[in-house]
Amino acid sequence: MSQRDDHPPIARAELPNDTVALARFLIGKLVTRELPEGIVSGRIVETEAYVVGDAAGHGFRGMTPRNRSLFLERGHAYVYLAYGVSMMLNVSSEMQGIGTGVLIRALEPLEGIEIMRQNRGVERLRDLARGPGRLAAALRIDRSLDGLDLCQKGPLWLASDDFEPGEIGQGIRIGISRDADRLLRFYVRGSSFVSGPKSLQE
DNA sequence: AGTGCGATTGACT
DNA sequence: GTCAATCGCACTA
Repeated sequence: MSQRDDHPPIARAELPNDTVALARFLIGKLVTRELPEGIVSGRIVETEAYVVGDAAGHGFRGMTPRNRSLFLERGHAYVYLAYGVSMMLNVSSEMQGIGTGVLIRALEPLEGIEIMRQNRGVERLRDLARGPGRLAAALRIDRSLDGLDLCQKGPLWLASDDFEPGEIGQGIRIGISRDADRLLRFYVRGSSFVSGPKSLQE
């Protein structure tokens, strides 16, 4: 059994309150999914912050039926369907009532890789969770997990890890049009598991 | 009640 | 490199 098999959840008190700080903090942490077939986990290598007053954020125009989880206290899941095709996993941020969060954009697969391959229908390790929609598919994440507390063990949670990420890159967010110039995307510099064009990986 | 549009992906030239 | 698929939902009326 490896050290990782404990999958200790990250206590809410450990999560930075500030959205940008949380987006940085989550780089290198683990996302752990419990499925009937077994545990699936990966290391977060790419995140994006959607902050207060951010026109690109789903909480910008207030609470709606879709985005209500975004207004939960930090550390809860906000899951939604993008483009009618891809599920997106976010971690809610700030205190209750503030509609901000962090999009988890890519994972380096660690455990349950065969389960991920089954879920994704592709073989290549690099493509299993590179991109937010692929990540959600690999972990079989859907709206049923929306609102879940990610700070305790369950079907899905955030776990700490001894891993120390190398240099963390920062740049513009991918795929948005409003507030597109803000440097709110964070990633492990040089990691082949980061999404987006190569020019945005260095 | 109707409409336009995405925090993407995969297929294709 | 370009582009269509696909659908829930926010917005307008």
